Amino acid sequence: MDAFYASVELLRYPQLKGLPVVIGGGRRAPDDELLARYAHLPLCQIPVADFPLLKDYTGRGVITTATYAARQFGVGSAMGLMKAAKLCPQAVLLPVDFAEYRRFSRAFKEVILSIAPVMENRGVDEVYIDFSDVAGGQREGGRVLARLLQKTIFEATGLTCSVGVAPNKLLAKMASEFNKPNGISIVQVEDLQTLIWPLACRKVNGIGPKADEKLKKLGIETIGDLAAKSLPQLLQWFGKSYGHWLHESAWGRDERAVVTESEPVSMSRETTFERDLHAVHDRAELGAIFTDLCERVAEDLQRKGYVGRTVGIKLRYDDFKIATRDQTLALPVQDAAAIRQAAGQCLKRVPLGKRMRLLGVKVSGLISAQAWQASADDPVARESLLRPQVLTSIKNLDPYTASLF
DNA sequence: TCTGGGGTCCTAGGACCC
DNA sequence: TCTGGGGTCCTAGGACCC
Repeated sequence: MDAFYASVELLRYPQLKGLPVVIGGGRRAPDDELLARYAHLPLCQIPVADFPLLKDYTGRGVITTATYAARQFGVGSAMGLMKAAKLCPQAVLLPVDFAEYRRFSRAFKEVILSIAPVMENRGVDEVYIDFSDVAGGQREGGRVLARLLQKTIFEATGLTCSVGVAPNKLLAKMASEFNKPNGISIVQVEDLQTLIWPLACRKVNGIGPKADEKLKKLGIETIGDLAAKSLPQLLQWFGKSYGHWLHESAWGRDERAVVTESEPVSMSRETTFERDLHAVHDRAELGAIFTDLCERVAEDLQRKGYVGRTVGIKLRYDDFKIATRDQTLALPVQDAAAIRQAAGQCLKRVPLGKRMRLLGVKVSGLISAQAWQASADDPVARESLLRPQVLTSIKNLDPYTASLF
């Protein structure tokens, strides 16, 4: 989806169309007051001049999405709002309304499923679709179906999206970036040299800042540079697993299936404080936040129907260093008190001398709450639920080898 | 100008077992 | 006294993605 959060906001506030708008900021939502003041008016009639501006923001938030008009000023996702305010002070700043984005997420995914049922979720605003078996899917190399998807999604939601069509997920993801917003691009195997190899390595989904830096130091700037390196050379530099994967990716090869269903692995809640806190000096405040995080994780588990055996915490200190601790319990838990108890023990094992800026609570080793309760009288079933079952032999292979299965 | 929140997957070492 | 190979599970950290 194109600038997803921002586009959803523009549906509510069409008067902001064409203006630089950024979404972000979190807790200190800047527009509660605005909504209260104009409660008697439809949202679309709130005067543009009254929207909160980026330059008036003080806090620790980051941009989650910027409209294309805002991107002209060099602001973009993950940038701190205080920094963005220097680049584009006049941008309108709207708070994140995740519930609303989820509604639109569900809506556009339903549209897709009604047309092409083999769909893999990749977060709220992105999916992979395998339309090999969709009737008419091959017409004009997929362009006809891509146009149909765009049109139907737009009619149902008012939102635009960009579609990349390719023989695998790796190339489709890159293709989808070629023609944003509201674009379609088709990449075939023959296009590898002309369309893919000139791109920076960073465009490969899976090459992040660290790997990119290392590649640059080795004189590898583009995907073509990478493809020119021998496999043994890449194995030597990057190890067996990542080296293989880099080599395959540079040659446009990717055998991963489109996965239509998956179980969650962990659930967590974390929060960055408005100011750095100290375990001793701000003990009461921290304790309240900690309890709240545990309660929210417990709510999530209960709402989604999971219990979990491993409880962990995460701290981010004022120097941005992260510490985590976790503990695996004999039996899975789901309620806030049990999570708080186990997480509290984790907290005791971590250095608490430094000020911290973030605290998080996580539960992993998830098991379906239903399956767990159903096994109450069956020790054998219960035991097998506690063990991370199935396909361990394949799971333990390196990702490249595993992808061959 | 200090940098969110919610995830997944991988690595590596140590405990422990056969 | 010095030394095998499996294997699983647990823990901590880190890269990466949306």
